[in-house]
Amino acid sequence: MTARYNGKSTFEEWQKEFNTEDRYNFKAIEKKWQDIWDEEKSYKVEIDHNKEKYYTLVEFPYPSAQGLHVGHPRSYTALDVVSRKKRMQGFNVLYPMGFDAFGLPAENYAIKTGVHPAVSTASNIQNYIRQLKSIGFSFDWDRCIDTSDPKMYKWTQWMFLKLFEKGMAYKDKIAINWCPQCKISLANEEVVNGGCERCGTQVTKKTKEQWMIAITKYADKLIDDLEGLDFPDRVKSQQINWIGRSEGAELDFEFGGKKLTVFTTRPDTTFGATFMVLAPEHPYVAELKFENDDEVRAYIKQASFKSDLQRTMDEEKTGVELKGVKAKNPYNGEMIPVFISDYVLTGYGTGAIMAVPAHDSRDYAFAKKFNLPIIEVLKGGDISKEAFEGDGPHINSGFLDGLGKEDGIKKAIEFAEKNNFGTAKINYKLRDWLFSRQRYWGEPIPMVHCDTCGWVALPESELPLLLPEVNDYLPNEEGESPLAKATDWVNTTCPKCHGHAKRETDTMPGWAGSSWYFLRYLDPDNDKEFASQEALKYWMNVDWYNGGMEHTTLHLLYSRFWYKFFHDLGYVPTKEPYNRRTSHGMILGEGGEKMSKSRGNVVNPDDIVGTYGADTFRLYEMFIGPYEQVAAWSEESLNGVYRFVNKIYGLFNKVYNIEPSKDDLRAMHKCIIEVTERIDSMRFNTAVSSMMTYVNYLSGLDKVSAVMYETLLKLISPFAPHVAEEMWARLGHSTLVLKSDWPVGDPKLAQDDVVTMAVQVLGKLRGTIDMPKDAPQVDVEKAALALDSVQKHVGSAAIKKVIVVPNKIVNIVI
RNA sequence: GCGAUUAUGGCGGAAUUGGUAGACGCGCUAGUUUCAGGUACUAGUUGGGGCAACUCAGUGGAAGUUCGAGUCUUCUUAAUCGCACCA
Repeated sequence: MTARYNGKSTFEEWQKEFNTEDRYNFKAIEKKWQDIWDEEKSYKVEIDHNKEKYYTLVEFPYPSAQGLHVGHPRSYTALDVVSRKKRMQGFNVLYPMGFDAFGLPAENYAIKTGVHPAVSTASNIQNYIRQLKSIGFSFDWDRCIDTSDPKMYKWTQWMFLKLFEKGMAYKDKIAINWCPQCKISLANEEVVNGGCERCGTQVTKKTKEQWMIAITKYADKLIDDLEGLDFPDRVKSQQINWIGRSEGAELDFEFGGKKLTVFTTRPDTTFGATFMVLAPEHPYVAELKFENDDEVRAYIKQASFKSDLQRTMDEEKTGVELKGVKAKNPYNGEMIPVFISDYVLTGYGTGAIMAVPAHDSRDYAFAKKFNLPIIEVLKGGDISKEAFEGDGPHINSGFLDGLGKEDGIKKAIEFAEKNNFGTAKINYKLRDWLFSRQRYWGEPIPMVHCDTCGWVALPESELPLLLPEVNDYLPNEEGESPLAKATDWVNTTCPKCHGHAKRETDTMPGWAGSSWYFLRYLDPDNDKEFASQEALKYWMNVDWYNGGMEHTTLHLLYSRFWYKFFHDLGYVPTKEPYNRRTSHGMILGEGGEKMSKSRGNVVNPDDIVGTYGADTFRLYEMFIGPYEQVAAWSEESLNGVYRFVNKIYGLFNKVYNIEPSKDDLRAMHKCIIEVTERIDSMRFNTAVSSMMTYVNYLSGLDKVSAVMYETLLKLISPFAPHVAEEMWARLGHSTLVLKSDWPVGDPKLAQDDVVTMAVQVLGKLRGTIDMPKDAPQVDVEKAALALDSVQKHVGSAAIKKVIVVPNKIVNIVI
């Protein structure tokens, strides 16, 4: 920290010594300041009750072998800017970083090469840290976490035990994708057009007992508590739609001597039900015999190859009638045919529907295809053309005739309840969370199965339950996780009865660690608790959480749920973890195509930092476009930002210890106000524009007042911290610019004395007038009418009205 | 299919949220510096017409509300993202 100031007492004196031929050497500058920040631990943060805290959080990355993508630094830079500004404004800022280290690619790499995932993950993490440091982010590296570290996953396992203890974790039979060739369970992502990604074999389903988490119990809270959170509307509505709360009724039909229950949001339309549809997997289909059994079984097999997504997307409806058995409509006693079709899913409702083709478009399409009757029971549409899903008076509906939709629903449910064949019911699209993976590289689930006691939780004292070593990472013939091969590890004693027991061999999904990682940052070395109550009380909530839109319905929802559960148990202080959520747009390749290895258009941050420097890279990431929208990478535009940084560097040679003029101050305060506002409202691209305008102004001056330049350095320091720090030091400061105060803009000094007002005739621009600010309306009107161009267009017409918007516009209506 | 988002010059985008459309940057054109390339600097740059003053058109498309619409309303088209075992 020496050699910053060469001992001269004034700028002028010192400047004479400064070599004006000096070129902007970002490599030396950036290395120098990164070393200083590292040595001084400039970003280390501790609980400090004398300061207001601010917790900024970005989604931690999965440490892939490819290293950082230029998409990552977009959000990291944005919140780095926010964090740095907040620090300068006096906040105690926590801005941490860690690694979501468990995951499929490391495991697949291990299957191929035999390299232990822990080994490849560790080297990937080192590479990420190197890259992140080279960009100059202000993370507190002392709080770096890694979800695959036993010190961390001990607490993930502990949390699972809490979920189990409270009945929130349970076992259920769920189908998985299974490749009969590779004998491995596949993620949806690994299924390409119904085939296995590795070998192309047709993927089948295999049913397994798996751990589920009862997130649906929190469905209502997850919807209701969104209110009041500072989340973008699109995030809120996506979560609400994902949870898909719908009010309706469950109704019992009679079918082959059994009670067939359906869920419907429109019980009022039951008189229009002309057939029923079961999901092919519906248990009754397997239990009953049909006249066309062969046809039915063949259809079920065919449907098993399709994913739910494919099934809902197929426009052409398919299905088979279950011949020989009909269903009885409880409202009118009519016997109607029953079909199976893959547009009905087992996962939602009861896996069976009553079809009202006149008033549901999917049922309509099905009825048209199979030539089934369509009975109109609500007036208002034209059912010869399409299904009518709106509201209107009921017809052909017995006791519901004449009622509208809402009253009809109420009456229909009343009737069903009175006659004991149905009840009001709220249904959710949200399904319980499938928490088991037949994989190696995840947190072991700390449960053992005992023949006498059933599923028994490990005692807390045995945590962390470490991942055992295995020889290969493939599942066994039965599709069990590779852990099943570690027989020494699997065979154990029951913690309850001390008899023989076997460990659970499934592991947790990647979502487990990421559901609570933001709490671990608060107290990363704690081995008694996942985080101390003191740390939780001081740091929570996260004030600003940024992450991708693609996480809205999974990670963001899971972690809100997880946090709420632990709030109900009293472990965390608030009911919601995140105060504010924002989402960055994706960065596409040059020309607007997605960056991918196969297209060869992936931009490596290392190359950009190496060629232009971290400051240019950071500024460009912010300048590339509106933060929440997608943006295409452009090396040409990057060049413009590089010029901008060079200009800032070059301006130093014009700095003198002089008083700023009134115009100078106006430009300066305008810039302060704009940059401050635009950082807060995430308009980083226009914040950079403001500074460019300011720099252009300064470049036009012969001499630049030191105050003007210092202010520029402060404003730019969150964006381009290295060059800001360097020039700040060259000005003679012996403290860091990052420890200086954020400037405060004075709106009065930023104001113009003279405003240019537009003059319109009938809404068309005909000229402008320069008026003193806040000139009286009469003066403005007079000046406007005096314009030749205005007179020309007004002519002899009578003036009806003159609209004056102060300091902005005059519109003459004739 | 369901849900969400976006659309403005040659390109990325801006517009004080209903008030001068095109800030800022890229690119391009001309000029200066340079042996030359690059850099740097100066001027210009939405399209049509005009020497010019000026004028007409213009924010994916169609209609509407308003003194005034990129912004509000209705309809429509196209593109992008997510859809539960990638994280």
